[in-house]
Amino acid sequence: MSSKPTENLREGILDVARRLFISEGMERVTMRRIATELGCSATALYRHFRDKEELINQICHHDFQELQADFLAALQGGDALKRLRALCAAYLRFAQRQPHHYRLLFMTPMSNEQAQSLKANHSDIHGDPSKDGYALLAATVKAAQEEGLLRGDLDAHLLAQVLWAGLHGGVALELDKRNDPWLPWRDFDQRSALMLDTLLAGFAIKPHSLTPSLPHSPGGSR
Amino acid sequence: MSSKPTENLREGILDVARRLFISEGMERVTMRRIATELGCSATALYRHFRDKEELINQICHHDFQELQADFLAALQGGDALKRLRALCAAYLRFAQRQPHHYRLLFMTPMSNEQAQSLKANHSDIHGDPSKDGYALLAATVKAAQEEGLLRGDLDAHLLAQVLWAGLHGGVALELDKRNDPWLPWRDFDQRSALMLDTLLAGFAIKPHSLTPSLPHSPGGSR
DNA sequence: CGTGTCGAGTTAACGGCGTTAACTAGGCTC
DNA sequence: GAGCCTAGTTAACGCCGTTAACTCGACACG
Repeated sequence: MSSKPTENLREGILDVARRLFISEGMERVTMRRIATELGCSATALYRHFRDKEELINQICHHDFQELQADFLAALQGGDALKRLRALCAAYLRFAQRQPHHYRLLFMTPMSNEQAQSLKANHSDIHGDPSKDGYALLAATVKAAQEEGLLRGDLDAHLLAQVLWAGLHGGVALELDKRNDPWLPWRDFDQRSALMLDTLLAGFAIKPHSLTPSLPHSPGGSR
Repeated sequence: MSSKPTENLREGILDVARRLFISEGMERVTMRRIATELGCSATALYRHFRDKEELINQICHHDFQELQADFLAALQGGDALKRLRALCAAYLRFAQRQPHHYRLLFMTPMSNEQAQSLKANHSDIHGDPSKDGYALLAATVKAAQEEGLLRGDLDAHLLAQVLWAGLHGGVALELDKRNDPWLPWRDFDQRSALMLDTLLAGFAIKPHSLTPSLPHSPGGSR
């Protein structure tokens, strides 16, 4: 009944659920709908996932790894500061292109048990910069410090977290308040570029090494 | 049946709903529960509010004005840059003390129609720095520019929005990912202080006018 | 070859949600 | 006193995530 003969229902569920989550947002997609789209009963999903939250988390985990490929691809060449900029730009690009997907990955709180089991089940990935996005960010910050491009007197994790928070804040306000006519929003790219430039300049050894990575003019970033 | 004799049910609903929203988070509080707590039937709520979203928005609107009093009280004295810092500090203090309330006010997307009617019904408040939190932020930024304390070559709204985004990003990650053991979080106060210092220093005329408001040293800030 | 187990699916149903429909009691005007 | 509006009621609808109880086919083993 579905497009593929459902050799493995589990994969089918993941694919359909991901597609719906990305295009409509996680909370608007019901288990029953996923099942209907697949041509099976709703309860069949519970043979493969304990509940909706586990399904969501499995998708998140998978997609974090896909996103990681994006990040690694953006990181080719340049000094550590250039790579850090490229990493941030890739992050912002993802947010802009896949808002619902961004929300799913970065704005969905996990229950404590889910978070703990996720960490426990993937201790091989956790902390490995080639597989763990946050570890990649922290490692790039650290590399920039060691190359003398960022202040070495501050903890790399602290810098990484503030940088991430800056980017995330711009994205989160965009996603939640974009359509609020109360607020006179400036262009998202412009805000993101100023945020990135300001934070990196502030973290740099010499406060004048500001080189904009994203055009302040409209038109996107490729 | 309730604590107060419900002279005006509408006010009772708002009070009970606010209390529950703040202590447990908006999505965990049901209309039925609010009604039970009040000693009336669930459908009575719909005499006073079109739906749950309108109830939420009325509470938000009211509480934005209470928060505004906090902001104004924090702004006594000092130059515009000091007042800007104090405003940001008050914002962060609110986030830290009332996480569910912060989520309600700043992380709850409004439907388009709700947002539009809210703006239309309160055109007297909108844009008035003494009543509108965002307007207060923007006006303080602008004052700092006019006092020669922040770069005047950038749009005040752009600066205000990037500043807000920086603060919000730190708070949002804290609220959503605080308990995620995957991430080696540094202290919230430390992150917030570095964010604030870096952004304000970057927005300042001379890049060296950084005067930390909170200690950067490890170990937290109290 | 029969049989028994087991896994992957089914249908039916539960409890809870936001919300609506239909009704009712009380107070107001004329 | 008649009619009407207001603020409440009870009952119910249609959804949701999820569970219980079942069916049915594949496969192991005597």
